[in-house]
Amino acid sequence: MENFEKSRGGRPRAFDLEAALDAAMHLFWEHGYEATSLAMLREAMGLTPPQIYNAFTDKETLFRRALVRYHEREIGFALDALSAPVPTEEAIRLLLMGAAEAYTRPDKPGGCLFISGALAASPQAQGIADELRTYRRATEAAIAARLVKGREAGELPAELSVERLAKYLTGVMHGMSIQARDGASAEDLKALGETALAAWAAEVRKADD
Amino acid sequence: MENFEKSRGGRPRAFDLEAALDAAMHLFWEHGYEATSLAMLREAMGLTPPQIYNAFTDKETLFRRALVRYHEREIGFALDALSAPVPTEEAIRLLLMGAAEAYTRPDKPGGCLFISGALAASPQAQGIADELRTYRRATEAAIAARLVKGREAGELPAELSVERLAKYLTGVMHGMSIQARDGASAEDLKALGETALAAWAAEVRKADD
DNA sequence: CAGGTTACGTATTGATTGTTACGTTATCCG
DNA sequence: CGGATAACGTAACAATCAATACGTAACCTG
Repeated sequence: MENFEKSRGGRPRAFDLEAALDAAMHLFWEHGYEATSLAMLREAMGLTPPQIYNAFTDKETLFRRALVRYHEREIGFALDALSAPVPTEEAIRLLLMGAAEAYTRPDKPGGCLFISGALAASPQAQGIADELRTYRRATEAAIAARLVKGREAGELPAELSVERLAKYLTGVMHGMSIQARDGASAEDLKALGETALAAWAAEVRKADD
Repeated sequence: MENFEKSRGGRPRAFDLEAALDAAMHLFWEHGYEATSLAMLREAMGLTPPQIYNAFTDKETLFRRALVRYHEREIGFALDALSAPVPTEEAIRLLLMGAAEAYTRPDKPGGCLFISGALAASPQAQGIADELRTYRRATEAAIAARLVKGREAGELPAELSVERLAKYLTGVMHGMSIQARDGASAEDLKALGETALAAWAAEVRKADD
Protein backbone atom coordinates (compact mmCIF):
# COMPACT_ATOMS: atom_id res chain seq x y z
CA MET A 1 0.00 0.00 0.00
CA GLU A 2 1.84 3.01 1.28
CA ASN A 3 5.53 3.50 1.64
CA PHE A 4 6.49 4.09 5.24
CA GLU A 5 10.21 4.41 4.46
CA LYS A 6 11.26 7.67 6.06
CA SER A 7 14.71 8.66 4.85
CA ARG A 8 15.60 11.21 7.48
CA GLY A 9 19.34 10.95 7.74
CA GLY A 10 21.79 8.14 7.35
CA ARG A 11 23.27 6.36 4.40
CA PRO A 12 20.64 5.45 1.82
CA ARG A 13 19.79 1.84 1.14
CA ALA A 14 21.74 0.52 -1.82
CA PHE A 15 19.14 -1.96 -3.07
CA ASP A 16 15.46 -2.15 -3.99
CA LEU A 17 13.60 -3.20 -0.88
CA GLU A 18 10.52 -4.45 -2.70
CA ALA A 19 12.50 -6.39 -5.27
CA ALA A 20 14.42 -8.07 -2.47
CA LEU A 21 11.19 -8.90 -0.66
CA ASP A 22 9.73 -10.30 -3.87
CA ALA A 23 12.73 -12.57 -4.33
CA ALA A 24 12.39 -13.80 -0.77
CA MET A 25 8.66 -14.37 -1.19
CA HIS A 26 9.14 -16.51 -4.27
CA LEU A 27 11.82 -18.55 -2.54
CA PHE A 28 9.64 -19.16 0.52
CA TRP A 29 6.76 -19.99 -1.80
CA GLU A 30 8.82 -22.62 -3.55
CA HIS A 31 10.64 -24.20 -0.63
CA GLY A 32 8.68 -23.25 2.48
CA TYR A 33 9.81 -21.33 5.53
CA GLU A 34 12.23 -23.68 7.22
CA ALA A 35 13.72 -25.30 4.14
CA THR A 36 14.69 -21.88 2.78
CA SER A 37 18.12 -21.15 4.20
CA LEU A 38 19.69 -17.77 4.60
CA ALA A 39 22.33 -18.76 2.09
CA MET A 40 19.58 -19.32 -0.49
CA LEU A 41 17.92 -16.03 0.41
CA ARG A 42 21.24 -14.25 0.23
CA GLU A 43 21.84 -15.44 -3.31
CA ALA A 44 18.28 -14.89 -4.56
CA MET A 45 18.02 -11.43 -3.03
CA GLY A 46 21.54 -10.49 -4.07
CA LEU A 47 22.33 -9.20 -0.60
CA THR A 48 24.72 -9.75 2.27
CA PRO A 49 23.45 -11.00 5.63
CA PRO A 50 23.71 -7.60 7.35
CA GLN A 51 21.72 -6.04 4.54
CA ILE A 52 18.95 -8.55 5.08
CA TYR A 53 18.98 -8.27 8.85
CA ASN A 54 19.14 -4.50 8.84
CA ALA A 55 16.18 -4.28 6.52
CA PHE A 56 14.01 -7.14 7.84
CA THR A 57 15.15 -7.79 11.43
CA ASP A 58 15.39 -11.58 11.11
CA LYS A 59 14.25 -14.54 9.04
CA GLU A 60 10.88 -14.84 10.74
CA THR A 61 10.04 -11.18 10.23
CA LEU A 62 11.14 -11.43 6.61
CA PHE A 63 8.81 -14.37 6.14
CA ARG A 64 5.90 -12.54 7.76
CA ARG A 65 6.47 -9.57 5.49
CA ALA A 66 6.60 -11.95 2.53
CA LEU A 67 3.21 -13.29 3.61
CA VAL A 68 1.73 -9.80 3.65
CA ARG A 69 3.17 -9.06 0.24
CA TYR A 70 1.87 -12.36 -1.12
CA HIS A 71 -1.56 -11.55 0.24
CA GLU A 72 -1.51 -8.13 -1.38
CA ARG A 73 0.05 -8.96 -4.73
CA GLU A 74 -0.64 -12.58 -5.59
CA ILE A 75 -4.11 -13.48 -4.39
CA GLY A 76 -6.16 -10.42 -5.06
CA PHE A 77 -8.40 -12.68 -7.13
CA ALA A 78 -9.98 -14.00 -3.95
CA LEU A 79 -11.13 -10.68 -2.53
CA ASP A 80 -12.12 -9.55 -6.03
CA ALA A 81 -14.27 -12.63 -6.55
CA LEU A 82 -15.96 -12.47 -3.17
CA SER A 83 -16.76 -8.77 -3.50
CA ALA A 84 -17.81 -8.86 -7.17
CA PRO A 85 -21.37 -7.63 -7.83
CA VAL A 86 -22.58 -10.99 -9.12
CA PRO A 87 -24.81 -13.74 -7.77
CA THR A 88 -23.32 -15.94 -5.08
CA GLU A 89 -22.79 -18.98 -7.25
CA GLU A 90 -21.03 -16.87 -9.84
CA ALA A 91 -18.82 -15.31 -7.17
CA ILE A 92 -17.74 -18.74 -6.00
CA ARG A 93 -17.04 -19.73 -9.58
CA LEU A 94 -14.85 -16.65 -9.98
CA LEU A 95 -13.06 -17.64 -6.78
CA LEU A 96 -12.30 -21.18 -7.90
CA MET A 97 -11.33 -20.18 -11.44
CA GLY A 98 -9.12 -17.43 -10.06
CA ALA A 99 -7.41 -19.96 -7.83
CA ALA A 100 -6.88 -22.26 -10.81
CA GLU A 101 -5.04 -19.44 -12.57
CA ALA A 102 -3.13 -18.14 -9.57
CA TYR A 103 -1.87 -21.59 -8.56
CA THR A 104 -0.45 -22.38 -11.98
CA ARG A 105 1.24 -19.19 -13.22
CA PRO A 106 4.18 -20.25 -15.41
CA ASP A 107 6.69 -17.89 -13.80
CA LYS A 108 5.58 -18.61 -10.24
CA PRO A 109 5.88 -21.57 -7.88
CA GLY A 110 2.91 -23.90 -7.99
CA GLY A 111 0.13 -23.75 -5.43
CA CYS A 112 -0.45 -21.33 -2.58
CA LEU A 113 2.19 -19.95 -0.22
CA PHE A 114 -0.26 -20.13 2.68
CA ILE A 115 -0.26 -23.91 2.25
CA SER A 116 3.25 -24.66 1.00
CA GLY A 117 4.88 -22.23 3.44
CA ALA A 118 4.74 -24.51 6.45
CA LEU A 119 2.18 -27.31 6.51
CA ALA A 120 4.47 -29.18 8.85
CA ALA A 121 7.02 -27.43 11.02
CA SER A 122 9.59 -28.03 13.73
CA PRO A 123 8.60 -27.10 17.28
CA GLN A 124 10.62 -23.88 16.97
CA ALA A 125 8.62 -22.81 13.91
CA GLN A 126 5.22 -23.59 15.38
CA GLY A 127 4.39 -19.91 15.45
CA ILE A 128 4.90 -19.69 11.70
CA ALA A 129 2.67 -22.69 11.11
CA ASP A 130 0.02 -21.09 13.30
CA GLU A 131 0.19 -17.85 11.36
CA LEU A 132 -0.35 -19.67 8.09
CA ARG A 133 -3.26 -21.53 9.61
CA THR A 134 -4.74 -18.16 10.55
CA TYR A 135 -4.51 -17.01 6.93
CA ARG A 136 -6.22 -20.18 5.78
CA ARG A 137 -9.01 -19.78 8.31
CA ALA A 138 -9.46 -16.18 7.25
CA THR A 139 -10.08 -17.41 3.71
CA GLU A 140 -12.70 -19.82 4.96
CA ALA A 141 -14.32 -17.07 7.03
CA ALA A 142 -14.41 -14.75 4.03
CA ILE A 143 -16.12 -17.41 1.96
CA ALA A 144 -18.61 -18.07 4.74
CA ALA A 145 -19.36 -14.35 4.97
CA ARG A 146 -20.05 -14.24 1.25
CA LEU A 147 -22.40 -17.21 1.56
CA VAL A 148 -24.26 -15.53 4.40
CA LYS A 149 -24.72 -12.53 2.17
CA GLY A 150 -26.09 -14.82 -0.52
CA ARG A 151 -28.48 -16.44 1.89
CA GLU A 152 -29.73 -13.07 3.05
CA ALA A 153 -30.24 -12.15 -0.59
CA GLY A 154 -32.43 -15.19 -0.97
CA GLU A 155 -29.98 -16.94 -3.32
CA LEU A 156 -29.47 -19.82 -0.93
CA PRO A 157 -31.97 -21.77 1.16
CA ALA A 158 -32.09 -20.69 4.78
CA GLU A 159 -31.53 -24.27 5.97
CA LEU A 160 -28.21 -24.63 4.18
CA SER A 161 -25.19 -24.77 6.47
CA VAL A 162 -22.93 -21.94 5.44
CA GLU A 163 -20.06 -23.16 7.60
CA ARG A 164 -20.21 -26.58 6.06
CA LEU A 165 -20.26 -25.29 2.51
CA ALA A 166 -17.44 -22.85 3.27
CA LYS A 167 -15.32 -25.66 4.69
CA TYR A 168 -15.95 -27.69 1.55
CA LEU A 169 -15.02 -24.85 -0.78
CA THR A 170 -11.91 -24.00 1.22
CA GLY A 171 -10.95 -27.65 1.13
CA VAL A 172 -11.37 -27.70 -2.63
CA MET A 173 -9.02 -24.74 -2.94
CA HIS A 174 -6.48 -26.49 -0.71
CA GLY A 175 -6.75 -29.55 -2.90
CA MET A 176 -6.24 -27.44 -6.00
CA SER A 177 -3.08 -26.02 -4.44
CA ILE A 178 -1.60 -29.47 -3.91
CA GLN A 179 -2.67 -30.67 -7.34
CA ALA A 180 -0.90 -27.62 -8.76
CA ARG A 181 2.25 -28.60 -6.86
CA ASP A 182 1.92 -32.06 -8.35
CA GLY A 183 1.93 -30.69 -11.87
CA ALA A 184 -1.72 -30.07 -12.67
CA SER A 185 -2.35 -27.44 -15.36
CA ALA A 186 -4.68 -24.45 -15.14
CA GLU A 187 -7.13 -26.40 -17.30
CA ASP A 188 -6.94 -29.37 -14.95
CA LEU A 189 -7.71 -27.14 -11.99
CA LYS A 190 -10.54 -25.37 -13.76
CA ALA A 191 -12.12 -28.71 -14.54
CA LEU A 192 -11.65 -29.65 -10.91
CA GLY A 193 -13.34 -26.41 -9.92
CA GLU A 194 -16.25 -27.02 -12.26
CA THR A 195 -16.77 -30.46 -10.81
CA ALA A 196 -16.66 -28.96 -7.34
CA LEU A 197 -19.30 -26.44 -8.40
CA ALA A 198 -21.52 -29.25 -9.62
CA ALA A 199 -22.00 -30.05 -5.96
CA TRP A 200 -23.54 -26.63 -5.61
CA ALA A 201 -26.85 -27.29 -7.27
CA ALA A 202 -27.13 -30.65 -5.57
CA GLU A 203 -26.48 -29.22 -2.11
CA VAL A 204 -28.79 -26.30 -2.62
CA ARG A 205 -31.54 -28.59 -3.88
CA LYS A 206 -31.05 -30.96 -0.96
CA ALA A 207 -31.30 -28.12 1.54
CA ASP A 208 -34.46 -26.99 -0.19
CA ASP A 209 -36.30 -30.24 0.57
CA MET B 1 4.25 -57.99 5.72
CA GLU B 2 7.08 -60.45 6.19
CA ASN B 3 10.03 -60.19 8.49
CA PHE B 4 13.27 -60.17 6.58
CA GLU B 5 15.41 -59.85 9.69
CA LYS B 6 17.99 -62.61 9.45
CA SER B 7 19.61 -63.15 12.84
CA ARG B 8 22.49 -65.33 11.72
CA GLY B 9 25.20 -64.43 14.18
CA GLY B 10 26.15 -61.28 15.92
CA ARG B 11 24.88 -59.46 18.93
CA PRO B 12 21.08 -59.25 18.94
CA ARG B 13 19.35 -55.91 18.60
CA ALA B 14 18.46 -54.49 22.00
CA PHE B 15 15.29 -52.64 20.93
CA ASP B 16 12.03 -53.22 19.10
CA LEU B 17 12.64 -52.29 15.48
CA GLU B 18 8.99 -51.82 14.60
CA ALA B 19 8.24 -49.75 17.67
CA ALA B 20 11.18 -47.50 16.83
CA LEU B 21 9.98 -47.18 13.24
CA ASP B 22 6.50 -46.35 14.47
CA ALA B 23 7.84 -43.59 16.68
CA ALA B 24 9.82 -42.17 13.77
CA MET B 25 6.78 -42.37 11.48
CA HIS B 26 4.60 -40.42 13.88
CA LEU B 27 7.27 -37.77 14.30
CA PHE B 28 7.71 -37.38 10.53
CA TRP B 29 3.93 -37.30 10.19
CA GLU B 30 3.68 -34.45 12.67
CA HIS B 31 6.66 -32.32 11.66
CA GLY B 32 7.57 -33.41 8.14
CA TYR B 33 10.83 -34.83 6.85
CA GLU B 34 13.23 -31.94 7.09
CA ALA B 35 11.86 -30.29 10.22
CA THR B 36 12.28 -33.56 12.13
CA SER B 37 15.80 -33.48 13.53
CA LEU B 38 17.85 -36.45 14.57
CA ALA B 39 17.77 -35.17 18.13
CA MET B 40 13.97 -35.37 18.06
CA LEU B 41 14.08 -38.83 16.52
CA ARG B 42 16.63 -39.94 19.08
CA GLU B 43 14.39 -38.96 21.96
CA ALA B 44 11.14 -40.27 20.47
CA MET B 45 12.69 -43.58 19.43
CA GLY B 46 14.63 -43.91 22.67
CA LEU B 47 17.81 -44.74 20.78
CA THR B 48 21.36 -43.49 20.30
CA PRO B 49 22.50 -42.22 16.90
CA PRO B 50 24.54 -45.36 16.10
CA GLN B 51 21.52 -47.52 16.87
CA ILE B 52 19.45 -45.55 14.41
CA TYR B 53 22.10 -45.50 11.71
CA ASN B 54 22.95 -49.16 12.14
CA ALA B 55 19.32 -50.16 11.81
CA PHE B 56 18.14 -47.69 9.14
CA THR B 57 21.28 -46.55 7.25
CA ASP B 58 20.47 -42.82 7.35
CA LYS B 59 17.67 -40.31 7.85
CA GLU B 60 16.41 -40.55 4.30
CA THR B 61 16.18 -44.34 4.39
CA LEU B 62 14.43 -44.15 7.75
CA PHE B 63 11.88 -41.77 6.26
CA ARG B 64 11.30 -44.00 3.25
CA ARG B 65 10.73 -46.97 5.52
CA ALA B 66 8.34 -44.85 7.56
CA LEU B 67 6.43 -44.12 4.35
CA VAL B 68 6.10 -47.81 3.59
CA ARG B 69 4.91 -48.51 7.12
CA TYR B 70 2.44 -45.65 6.94
CA HIS B 71 1.11 -47.01 3.69
CA GLU B 72 0.71 -50.48 5.16
CA ARG B 73 -0.64 -49.63 8.59
CA GLU B 74 -2.41 -46.28 8.48
CA ILE B 75 -4.23 -45.98 5.19
CA GLY B 76 -5.51 -49.43 4.49
CA PHE B 77 -8.95 -47.83 4.31
CA ALA B 78 -8.16 -46.57 0.82
CA LEU B 79 -7.37 -49.94 -0.75
CA ASP B 80 -10.24 -51.50 1.21
CA ALA B 81 -12.71 -48.96 -0.11
CA LEU B 82 -11.55 -49.18 -3.71
CA SER B 83 -11.63 -52.97 -3.72
CA ALA B 84 -14.89 -53.37 -1.79
CA PRO B 85 -17.61 -55.32 -3.63
CA VAL B 86 -19.98 -52.37 -3.77
CA PRO B 87 -21.20 -50.01 -6.50
CA THR B 88 -18.73 -47.36 -7.60
CA GLU B 89 -20.43 -44.45 -5.89
CA GLU B 90 -20.54 -46.37 -2.63
CA ALA B 91 -16.85 -47.28 -2.97
CA ILE B 92 -15.95 -43.61 -3.34
CA ARG B 93 -18.10 -42.79 -0.33
CA LEU B 94 -16.21 -45.39 1.69
CA LEU B 95 -12.97 -43.83 0.49
CA LEU B 96 -13.88 -40.31 1.58
CA MET B 97 -15.42 -41.36 4.89
CA GLY B 98 -12.39 -43.53 5.59
CA ALA B 99 -10.16 -40.57 4.94
CA ALA B 100 -12.26 -38.42 7.28
CA GLU B 101 -11.62 -40.95 10.03
CA ALA B 102 -7.98 -41.63 9.25
CA TYR B 103 -7.06 -37.94 9.10
CA THR B 104 -8.56 -37.16 12.52
CA ARG B 105 -7.58 -40.05 14.79
CA PRO B 106 -7.22 -38.62 18.31
CA ASP B 107 -3.89 -40.31 19.02
CA LYS B 108 -2.38 -39.53 15.63
CA PRO B 109 -1.13 -36.41 13.89
CA GLY B 110 -3.76 -34.69 11.77
CA GLY B 111 -3.95 -35.18 8.02
CA CYS B 112 -1.95 -37.46 5.75
CA LEU B 113 1.79 -38.11 5.94
CA PHE B 114 2.00 -38.17 2.15
CA ILE B 115 1.00 -34.51 2.17
CA SER B 116 2.47 -33.21 5.42
CA GLY B 117 5.74 -35.07 4.93
CA ALA B 118 7.25 -32.62 2.48
CA LEU B 119 4.95 -30.40 0.46
CA ALA B 120 7.80 -27.93 0.17
CA ALA B 121 11.42 -28.98 0.48
CA SER B 122 14.95 -27.68 0.23
CA PRO B 123 16.87 -28.50 -2.96
CA GLN B 124 18.71 -31.27 -1.09
CA ALA B 125 15.43 -32.95 -0.16
CA GLN B 126 13.87 -32.72 -3.61
CA GLY B 127 14.05 -36.49 -3.95
CA ILE B 128 11.89 -36.90 -0.86
CA ALA B 129 9.33 -34.43 -2.18
CA ASP B 130 9.27 -36.36 -5.45
CA GLU B 131 8.70 -39.64 -3.69
CA LEU B 132 5.72 -38.21 -1.81
CA ARG B 133 4.34 -36.86 -5.05
CA THR B 134 4.60 -40.36 -6.47
CA TYR B 135 2.54 -41.74 -3.60
CA ARG B 136 -0.09 -39.05 -4.18
CA ARG B 137 -0.25 -39.78 -7.88
CA ALA B 138 -0.60 -43.47 -7.15
CA THR B 139 -3.69 -42.68 -5.09
CA GLU B 140 -5.15 -40.72 -7.97
CA ALA B 141 -4.34 -43.56 -10.37
CA ALA B 142 -6.01 -46.09 -8.07
CA ILE B 143 -9.15 -43.97 -7.93
CA ALA B 144 -9.13 -43.60 -11.70
CA ALA B 145 -8.78 -47.36 -12.09
CA ARG B 146 -11.79 -47.91 -9.84
CA LEU B 147 -13.81 -45.43 -11.90
CA VAL B 148 -12.86 -47.21 -15.10
CA LYS B 149 -14.13 -50.41 -13.55
CA GLY B 150 -17.37 -48.65 -12.72
CA ARG B 151 -17.73 -47.34 -16.23
CA GLU B 152 -17.16 -50.79 -17.67
CA ALA B 153 -19.84 -52.08 -15.30
CA GLY B 154 -22.22 -49.53 -16.73
CA GLU B 155 -22.42 -47.54 -13.51
CA LEU B 156 -20.99 -44.43 -15.10
CA PRO B 157 -21.72 -42.85 -18.48
CA ALA B 158 -19.12 -43.65 -21.13
CA GLU B 159 -18.62 -39.94 -21.87
CA LEU B 160 -17.56 -39.08 -18.34
CA SER B 161 -13.91 -38.19 -17.96
CA VAL B 162 -12.46 -40.60 -15.46
CA GLU B 163 -9.20 -38.67 -15.17
CA ARG B 164 -11.02 -35.47 -14.40
CA LEU B 165 -13.21 -37.03 -11.76
CA ALA B 166 -10.25 -38.82 -10.21
CA LYS B 167 -8.31 -35.54 -10.00
CA TYR B 168 -11.29 -33.92 -8.31
CA LEU B 169 -11.67 -36.69 -5.75
CA THR B 170 -7.95 -36.77 -5.03
CA GLY B 171 -8.04 -33.02 -4.60
CA VAL B 172 -10.91 -33.34 -2.14
CA MET B 173 -8.89 -35.81 -0.11
CA HIS B 174 -5.92 -33.44 -0.13
CA GLY B 175 -8.21 -30.65 1.05
CA MET B 176 -9.53 -32.88 3.82
CA SER B 177 -5.98 -33.52 4.95
CA ILE B 178 -5.24 -29.82 5.30
CA GLN B 179 -8.57 -29.11 6.97
CA ALA B 180 -7.70 -31.86 9.45
CA ARG B 181 -4.37 -30.14 10.13
CA ASP B 182 -6.30 -26.94 10.75
CA GLY B 183 -8.43 -28.54 13.42
CA ALA B 184 -11.43 -29.94 11.53
CA SER B 185 -13.19 -32.84 13.28
CA ALA B 186 -14.09 -36.19 11.76
CA GLU B 187 -17.67 -34.94 11.51
CA ASP B 188 -16.52 -31.80 9.70
CA LEU B 189 -14.59 -33.91 7.19
CA LYS B 190 -17.47 -36.34 6.70
CA ALA B 191 -19.77 -33.43 5.93
CA LEU B 192 -17.14 -32.14 3.52
CA GLY B 193 -17.02 -35.57 1.91
CA GLU B 194 -20.79 -35.72 1.59
CA THR B 195 -20.83 -32.34 -0.08
CA ALA B 196 -18.12 -33.52 -2.43
CA LEU B 197 -20.21 -36.57 -3.25
CA ALA B 198 -23.14 -34.35 -4.10
CA ALA B 199 -21.13 -33.38 -7.16
CA TRP B 200 -21.31 -36.99 -8.18
CA ALA B 201 -24.92 -37.13 -9.29
CA ALA B 202 -24.60 -33.75 -10.97
CA GLU B 203 -21.52 -34.76 -12.94
CA VAL B 204 -22.92 -38.11 -13.91
CA ARG B 205 -26.17 -36.50 -15.03
CA LYS B 206 -24.31 -33.87 -17.02
CA ALA B 207 -22.25 -36.47 -18.83
CA ASP B 208 -25.41 -38.35 -19.62
CA ASP B 209 -26.81 -35.50 -21.68
C1' DC C 1 35.66 -73.14 23.58
C1' DA C 2 37.40 -70.28 19.39
C1' DG C 3 36.21 -67.53 15.35
C1' DG C 4 33.15 -64.71 13.05
C1' DT C 5 29.74 -61.31 13.16
C1' DT C 6 26.81 -57.71 14.63
C1' DA C 7 25.07 -54.28 17.81
C1' DC C 8 26.41 -51.72 21.76
C1' DG C 9 27.84 -47.00 24.36
C1' DT C 10 30.70 -42.90 24.45
C1' DA C 11 32.41 -39.15 22.34
C1' DT C 12 33.09 -36.43 18.48
C1' DT C 13 33.30 -35.10 13.55
C1' DG C 14 32.90 -31.42 9.65
C1' DA C 15 29.34 -28.81 7.60
C1' DT C 16 25.62 -25.69 7.81
C1' DT C 17 22.26 -23.12 10.44
C1' DG C 18 20.71 -18.17 11.69
C1' DT C 19 22.82 -14.16 13.48
C1' DT C 20 26.03 -10.40 14.76
C1' DA C 21 30.63 -7.35 15.92
C1' DC C 22 33.18 -3.95 14.06
C1' DG C 23 35.10 -0.44 11.51
C1' DT C 24 33.85 2.32 7.21
C1' DT C 25 31.11 5.04 4.03
C1' DA C 26 27.38 7.86 2.53
C1' DT C 27 23.53 10.66 3.24
C1' DC C 28 20.53 14.44 5.91
C1' DC C 29 19.91 18.39 9.14
C1' DG C 30 21.48 22.61 11.21
C1' DC D 1 31.05 22.52 6.81
C1' DG D 2 30.27 19.34 11.12
C1' DG D 3 27.60 16.25 13.85
C1' DA D 4 24.12 12.76 13.79
C1' DT D 5 22.32 8.79 11.68
C1' DA D 6 21.99 4.64 9.18
C1' DA D 7 23.47 1.22 5.79
C1' DC D 8 27.71 -0.61 4.04
C1' DG D 9 31.38 -4.79 3.60
C1' DT D 10 34.27 -8.19 5.86
C1' DA D 11 34.61 -11.64 8.92
C1' DA D 12 33.26 -14.48 12.38
C1' DC D 13 30.04 -16.13 16.05
C1' DA D 14 27.68 -20.05 18.93
C1' DA D 15 24.39 -23.58 18.10
C1' DT D 16 22.57 -27.26 15.66
C1' DC D 17 22.60 -30.32 11.74
C1' DA D 18 23.29 -35.30 10.05
C1' DA D 19 26.59 -38.75 10.49
C1' DT D 20 30.73 -41.69 12.42
C1' DA D 21 35.29 -43.61 14.80
C1' DC D 22 36.45 -46.66 18.06
C1' DG D 23 36.73 -49.95 21.44
C1' DT D 24 33.51 -53.27 23.93
C1' DA D 25 29.87 -56.65 24.58
C1' DA D 26 26.78 -60.34 23.13
C1' DC D 27 25.15 -63.67 20.15
C1' DC D 28 25.55 -67.93 16.41
C1' DT D 29 28.21 -71.49 14.00
C1' DG D 30 31.60 -75.02 13.92
